[in-house]
Amino acid sequence: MEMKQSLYDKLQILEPEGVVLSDLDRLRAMERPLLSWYKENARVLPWREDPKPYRVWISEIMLQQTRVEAVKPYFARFMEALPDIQSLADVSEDELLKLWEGLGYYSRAKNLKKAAELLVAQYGGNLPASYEELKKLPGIGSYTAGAIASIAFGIPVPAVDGNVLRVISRVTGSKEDILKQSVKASVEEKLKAVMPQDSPSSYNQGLIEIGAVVCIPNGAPLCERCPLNSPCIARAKELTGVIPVKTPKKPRKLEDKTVMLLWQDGRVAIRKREDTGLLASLYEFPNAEGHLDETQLLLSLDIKEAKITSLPPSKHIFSHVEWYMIAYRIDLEEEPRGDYLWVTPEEIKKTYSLPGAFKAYTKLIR
DNA sequence: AAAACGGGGAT
DNA sequence: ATCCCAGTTTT
Repeated sequence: MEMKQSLYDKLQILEPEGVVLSDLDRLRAMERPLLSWYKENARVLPWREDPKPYRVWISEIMLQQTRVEAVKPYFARFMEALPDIQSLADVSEDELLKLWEGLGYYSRAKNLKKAAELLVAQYGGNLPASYEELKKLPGIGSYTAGAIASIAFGIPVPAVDGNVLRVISRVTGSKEDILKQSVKASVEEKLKAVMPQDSPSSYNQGLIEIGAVVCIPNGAPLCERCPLNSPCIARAKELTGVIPVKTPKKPRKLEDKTVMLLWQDGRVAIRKREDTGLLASLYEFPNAEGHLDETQLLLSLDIKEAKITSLPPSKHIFSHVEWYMIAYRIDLEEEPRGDYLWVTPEEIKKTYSLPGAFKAYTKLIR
C-alpha cells in the first residue's frame, strides 16, 4: 500500500530545480514547453503539408525503421503513382515492390496493399477514424495506429516509437530496458493519461521531433536546446549516456553465397524469390549457398561448359545476417537447369525489383 | 518473449 | 569498415 507523499516528504529529497515530481507530474510538466517548441521548430515535411489519412498512413509505414531523408523521394514517387487507397488496392504486387525497391522491409509494402484491399472491401475505401480499428489492419501496430489516429483524425491517443521511448525514459530517469514491450506499454499508458485532449497531433509529433533532432540517439543529446530540459532527470543527473537502456543485440549470422550472372543472347537471368522470408517476392540473380568453384558451378547449372569469368566479391549486411558473395559471369552456350526470366538490363532497371544486396552486380550489367 | 525482417547514416 | 537504428509480424 502506497502512502500519498506529503509536501514535507518531497522537500526531504529536493532536487536542484525544485520539488520531486511523480512520473505523471513530470510528464504533465512537458506539455506546455513541448507544444510551444513544436510550433516553432516543426520541420517542413511533405506529408505534413496535407495530413490527410492516406498520406499519413503511407508516410508512417515508410518511416518505420527508415529515416526521413530516405523516405522523402519514395513518398513523392509513391503518391504520384498511387494517389489513393483504391489505386493501392488495384496495383500489381510487382509494380508496388518496384516502387518500394531499396526502401527495405518489403513486407511493409505487401501489408499496405492487403490493408488497402480490406479498406475497399469492408470500410468503404476509407481509413477508419478509430485507434482500435486501425490497429487491426495488417502492418499497423500500436505506434502506427496512434500516429494515424492522432495526426490524421485528432484522436487523443499516444504514438510511442523509439524516439518517444528515448525522450520519456530520459525525462523520467528510467533505467528500464526500452526494448521490452512492457516498458512501451507502460509509456503508452502514462502518455494517454497526461496528453492534451485537444492537440494530440502536435503533442505526439513534437515528442517524436524532439527525439529525432534534440534528444538524439547517436552522441550526446542537445540538452541546452531541449524544451524538456527542466523536468528531465537524465539531464539533471548526467545520465544521458546511460539512458535509454537497451539490451545488447546478438551477433549476426554469416552466410556464403555464389551469385551467377547468366548471359544468353544479350539477356541476363533473374528469378523471383519465395513469397515469405527474407526479401520476399523480390527478384534476384540466380545464386547458391556456399562459395562454389567453376566445376561446382557447371554441376549446379547442369551444363557441360561455358565461358566463366570471376566478378568482384561483395558483402551485404542485413540487420540479422551478413552475406559474403562471390560471383561469376557465365556466358551460356546451352540451356541451364532452373526456371529463369531472361531480361534485358533495361527491363531490370524499369520493371523488376531487385534488393540492394545485389547492387554490386546490378551495377555491372548496365 | 524472442527472432525475423533492410537499408542507410553516424562514427 | 563497423556500429547503430527500432515497428510489426511470426515463431
